[in-house]
Amino acid sequence: MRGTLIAVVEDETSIAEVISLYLRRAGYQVQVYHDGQAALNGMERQMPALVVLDIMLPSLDGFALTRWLRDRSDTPIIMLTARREESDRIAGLEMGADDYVVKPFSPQELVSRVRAVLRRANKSAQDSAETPLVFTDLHIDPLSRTVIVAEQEQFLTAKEFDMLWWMARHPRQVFTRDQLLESIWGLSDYIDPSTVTVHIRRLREKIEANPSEPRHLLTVWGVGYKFEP
Amino acid sequence: MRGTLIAVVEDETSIAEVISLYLRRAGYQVQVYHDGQAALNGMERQMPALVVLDIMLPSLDGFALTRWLRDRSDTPIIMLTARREESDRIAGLEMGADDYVVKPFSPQELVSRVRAVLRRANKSAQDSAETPLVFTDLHIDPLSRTVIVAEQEQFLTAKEFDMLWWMARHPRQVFTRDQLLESIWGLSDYIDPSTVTVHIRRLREKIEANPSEPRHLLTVWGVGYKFEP
DNA sequence: AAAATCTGTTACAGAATGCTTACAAAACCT
DNA sequence: AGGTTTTGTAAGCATTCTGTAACAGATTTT
Repeated sequence: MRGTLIAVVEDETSIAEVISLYLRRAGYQVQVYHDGQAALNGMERQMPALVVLDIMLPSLDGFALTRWLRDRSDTPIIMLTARREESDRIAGLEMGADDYVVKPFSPQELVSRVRAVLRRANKSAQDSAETPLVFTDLHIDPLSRTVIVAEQEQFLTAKEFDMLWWMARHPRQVFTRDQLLESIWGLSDYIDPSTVTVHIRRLREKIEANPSEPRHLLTVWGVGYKFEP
Repeated sequence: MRGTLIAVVEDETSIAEVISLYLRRAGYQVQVYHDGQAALNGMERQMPALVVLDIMLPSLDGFALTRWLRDRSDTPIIMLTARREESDRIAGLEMGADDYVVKPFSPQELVSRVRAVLRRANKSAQDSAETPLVFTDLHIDPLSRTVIVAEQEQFLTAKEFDMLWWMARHPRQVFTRDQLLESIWGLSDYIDPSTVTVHIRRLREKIEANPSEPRHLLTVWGVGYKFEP
C-alpha cells in the first residue's frame, strides 16, 4: 500500500522525527502529533490506516486514546512502551493494541512491525467482509443478506441492504450524498443526490424504532449522513 | 455462523472484558467465567462452540478443565498463557488445545484465531457429511442421489440435484446466478444466467408444495437465490 | 421575521428484474 | 440410428424496485 497514512503520537521530538523519517522512507505518509489531544482532533478529521502510539503522553494518555480509537474503529495500534513488564495488569492494559514495541527499539524493527500489522489488518478486514455486524438491537448478515431489528427480521431491497452495509461498516463516518452515490452505486451514470435522501428515509422506515427520530441513521445537517452504532 | 456461543475462562476482569468486547463485536455470543469451577458448572449446562481458556486459574486450573472438556466433547479450545515458555505451549497442545496465544496479545489476533479454529472445526464436521441432509419435509441423500419430499420420492435430473445439493449445503447463503453457474456448472464456457432462473423454477416444481410461494428456494430480488431450511 | 437552504415525505412512472412458457439443441439410452 | 430425456435459450408477461419530481417541513442565514 503506497502512501498509506500513519499517525505517530509521540511527545519526544527527537524520537518522533526518527520514526517519521524511517516510515516515510518506507513509503508511508506520516502525520506526527505531539500530544494526545492534538492527535484526537486530527484523527477526528482524517482517520489514519494505523497509529503508532506512545503510552506516556501529555494532556491525554495512550490508554485513553486507545479507548477512544477502539470506540469508533478497528484502526490498528502499535504501542511504544518504556519498559517491559510481565505483570498481567500491564498485559490487560496493553490489550487493545495490535502490537507493542519496547523502548529503546530499532526504527527498522518498528517499520517491519508496521508492515506486519497492516498486512494482518487487511486480511481480517477481508474476513469481516462476510462476518455479520452485530449491534445491540441490529444484526446485519452479509451472506444471507438479512437484517434483524429487535429480534424481528426486516426485508430490505438490494439497494437498501447495500447502503446499510456500507454505512454500518464505516460507523460514525459522515458521508455526503455524492460520496454515497459513488461508493454504493458506482459512478456509471449521473444519479440525482436526492435519491439518497429517499433511500435513507426508506431505510429508516425499516430499521428505526421511530423513523422521525433515528438512532442509527443520523442526518448531519448541511453535509450528509452517518451511521451511529 | 451467527450467534455462535463462545466461553471465555479468564480470572483477570480487565482482560476478560476486552476479549468479550472484541468477540461480541465480531458477532459471537460470549459467556465469561472467572474461575474453573464456575466454567465447569456453566458448560455442563450449555456447551459452547469454542472455549478460550486461561491456563492459570483459581480453583481449577486450565489443564484440568481441558481434560474435563476432552472427556466429553470435541469442543475446540484456544489457550491463553502469560508465560512465553515453549514447554507450556507443548504441554497445552498435547493436552488437547487447538491453538495457543501468548499474553500480551492483540485481541484482533485472538478474534482471527477464533475464526480460523471454528472454520477448521466446521469443515471437518462437514466433510464427514457424505451423509444425507435432513430437513423437516425434505431429505437429500447424496449417495443414492435421491430426494424425498413429504414422504414422497421426487426424481430430479442431474443438474437439478447438483444445484439443490449445493444450495442446501450452504443454507441461507445468497448466491448470484453467476456464482451458481461457477460453482455448479464450472466455468468451462459461457452459459446464460437466465438458465439458472429456469432450473430454479423446475426445482421448485418438484420440491415445493406451492411452487409460486416457495418455502425453501427463495428469490432474493436484485441479487439471486438462497436455500432456506 | 423573511428569505434561502436544506431535509423529509409522498406518489408515480419507467426501469430493472424475475417468472413462465414454449421450443430447439444436446445428451442419453436402447 | 431413432426415440427419449435433459438442458439451454428466447420472448412476452408480471412483479418489484428505484429514481425523480413536487411539495411540505426544518434549519440556518440575512
